[in-house]
Amino acid sequence: MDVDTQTTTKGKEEQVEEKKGIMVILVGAPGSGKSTFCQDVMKISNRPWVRVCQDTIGNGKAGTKVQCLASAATVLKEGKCVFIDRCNLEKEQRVDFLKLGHSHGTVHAVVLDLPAKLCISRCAKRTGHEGNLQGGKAAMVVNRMLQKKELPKLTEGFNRITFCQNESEVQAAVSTYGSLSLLDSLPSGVFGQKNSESKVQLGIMKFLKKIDGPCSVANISQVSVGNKLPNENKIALHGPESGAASSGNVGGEVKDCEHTSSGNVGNEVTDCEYNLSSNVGNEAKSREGPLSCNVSDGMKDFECPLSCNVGKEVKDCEDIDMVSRGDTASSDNVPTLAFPSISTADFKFNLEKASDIIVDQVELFLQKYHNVRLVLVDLSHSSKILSLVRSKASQKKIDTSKFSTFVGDITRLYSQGGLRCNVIANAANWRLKPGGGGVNAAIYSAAGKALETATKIRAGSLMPGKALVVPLPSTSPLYSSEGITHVIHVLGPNMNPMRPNCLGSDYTKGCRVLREAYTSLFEGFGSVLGEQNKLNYESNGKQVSETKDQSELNLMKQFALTDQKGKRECVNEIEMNKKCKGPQTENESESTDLLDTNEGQITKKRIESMSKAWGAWAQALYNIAMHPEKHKNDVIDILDDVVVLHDLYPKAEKHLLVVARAAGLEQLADVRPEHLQLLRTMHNVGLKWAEKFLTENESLVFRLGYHSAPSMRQLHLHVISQDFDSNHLKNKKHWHSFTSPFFLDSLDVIEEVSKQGKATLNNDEKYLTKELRCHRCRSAHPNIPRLKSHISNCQSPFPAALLQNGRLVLPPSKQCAEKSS
DNA sequence: GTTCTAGAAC
DNA sequence: GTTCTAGAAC
Repeated sequence: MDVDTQTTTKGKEEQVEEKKGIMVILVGAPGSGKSTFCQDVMKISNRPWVRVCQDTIGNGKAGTKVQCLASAATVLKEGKCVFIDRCNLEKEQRVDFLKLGHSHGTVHAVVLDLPAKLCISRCAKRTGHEGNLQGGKAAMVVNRMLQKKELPKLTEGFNRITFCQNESEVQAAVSTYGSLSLLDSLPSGVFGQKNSESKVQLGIMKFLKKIDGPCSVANISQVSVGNKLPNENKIALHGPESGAASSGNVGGEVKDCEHTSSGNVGNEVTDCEYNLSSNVGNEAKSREGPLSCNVSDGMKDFECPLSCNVGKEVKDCEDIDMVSRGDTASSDNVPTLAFPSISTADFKFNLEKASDIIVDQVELFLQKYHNVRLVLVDLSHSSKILSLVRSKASQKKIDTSKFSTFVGDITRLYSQGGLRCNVIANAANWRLKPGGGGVNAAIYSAAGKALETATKIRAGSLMPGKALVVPLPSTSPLYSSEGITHVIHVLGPNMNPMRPNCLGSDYTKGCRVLREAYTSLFEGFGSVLGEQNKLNYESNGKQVSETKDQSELNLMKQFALTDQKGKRECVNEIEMNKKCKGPQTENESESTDLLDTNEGQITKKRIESMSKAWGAWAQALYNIAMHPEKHKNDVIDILDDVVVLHDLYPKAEKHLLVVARAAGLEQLADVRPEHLQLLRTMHNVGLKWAEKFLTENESLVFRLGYHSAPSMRQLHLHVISQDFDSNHLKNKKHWHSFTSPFFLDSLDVIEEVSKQGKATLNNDEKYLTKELRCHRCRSAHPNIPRLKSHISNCQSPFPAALLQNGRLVLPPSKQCAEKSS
């Protein structure tokens, strides 16, 4: 099966690899041209290539990742080269193929990183495509998939990565692979990645940092050789052939390196960064007008590209991407809230005052959040409020890529105006009912019954100044055709005597309430940003195999998850919400069937599941905390605010739980400054017990802390000895949940809550799946038994970070010794 | 959270 | 063949 074991006639540099088969993993959104790429190469190549396509692998129908792996393995064993034709946009989706590829030869990535618009347009035109992603849903799915895109890096194990960002680059790559004869090989390294990539990455990273996205911490541990990763790296440092197995020992931590090397690409790459229209070839539509608009300070001229006309000229101005104005990330990927002016229509709020408030609140919000977009929408070109706001925003020099105005129908922003928004605000009435007129009627009408039902289960009414976030069920047309994931109802003050609850001319109160309304609205948007990101990881972490359709299903699944987590999305609780927060009975049953998108059933589940779908097994602590007197055999101490008990499955010689008794405080994510005293009490109680144990056994060392994402309902503090000598510690997750950043030290949590208002959670799955390392000496071990064997003897001092800020509780006799060692 | 178990890894 | 992991079910 070894095909290319002979020395080739190529230069020395190129003899580095390709001794066996090549696996080329295509990376790209639906419509990026993966299948075409494979077919084009296969047409002209002398080399035996086989395309493994997940969309057709199941007897012509969509199959599974496992099937693809099996098929690819067969191909490679036969000494042929293989294309993996599936989206592979996320690192996790690539990892198994990398492993397989390396066991038979070398692995390349060809990244078809074409503009989202082009991919969507191709998908939309498809009929009967293998991936069945044609028509209207294409835009939504492609955009969502691209939001999760993680460009491949050499550190994942690729020997060679080729980035193609336009058609000519794709053709060059076709030619490169197509002309590869049986004995040829290709040099290792990263090719075609423009310098702009680093800019884009920076922008994205800045955004992700804000909401804890897939930044590269996980990659750090995988870079296991060499402390320097020079930009000019040409040789694959990281593949298994170089001995960089992920479980290898790492001497020092190596910072993740963005491979910006552009390498030799063979084809010429014109620098066309930030100019999407130059890349789309035939697909590009006329973009005259908005793109060339000047953004000047004058009110009249301040027609930013977003405020393009809709209607007749829609086609010409769709997709006026903000990248054209120098944004660091594609606007396709920027979370966007579109909102109408609140209270200025029916409620007759003074426009001058309202515009001041809008601009102030927008400015405040944008100081807190980066890489987000706010768009004020009105139907009319002659809208006074839009022009006032534009003018004032301009005076304040608010970045027009982050805040702009838009003339159009808020329910058709994407389909008519080409403006992608994932969240829209509704100027609701206090009963949260459809009807009336204006924006409220339009949104309820466009969103269908689904919005009404979804709203009803969250709240029955809304106070002026408040907002209510409602995840939009996937059954809603606004979701499927416009890509709207959430509607935020907001109610402003009424200054119209013809309407209920008129404030008359009390603009002191009116302004206060209107400010509150925008604050609530933007906070609601902020909560959606955080929640969506969290859900992404939850969904990603469990992906095993997926077809393109399954990807879409996953998006729906995220929705269902969002729905279930409705509680934390309600910015201001009212009526039903209060019910949601109430304690559950001990017998209640909860469903975790997230894929059932039947509206009626979701409604029922939402009510049942409240904030999170805690399984029946996860209720034990909650039940004990609510009724400790009924569990006297389990608890070892009952105080006013906490109960103390031994962990039923201790992961160390001593392992206690200090459980909060407050109803509704389910986990650390719920903790806010008002809980600070409780946190201190929990810490002090835990500390007291640790010290008690230390007097009995001086060899112990304790750590007190919380799990970022606990499995058991009800806030609880772990007090755990650091020997981890327990038969109940059985798997990787057990280990990492106490030794990785997933475990948050109690004192750190207290400090964060007091300074930032809440704790920063490290609840990414990546913390629980990393390689196994000793918590003292940091040595790596292949499996749990070997790790446990090691830690039973390891006497190394604890890492310095643990010795600071009281994170470790040591017997008095050891305190100085540990710190000095 | 655990238990059970198929199948991967050794 | 045995050990170990990881996913499903509870």
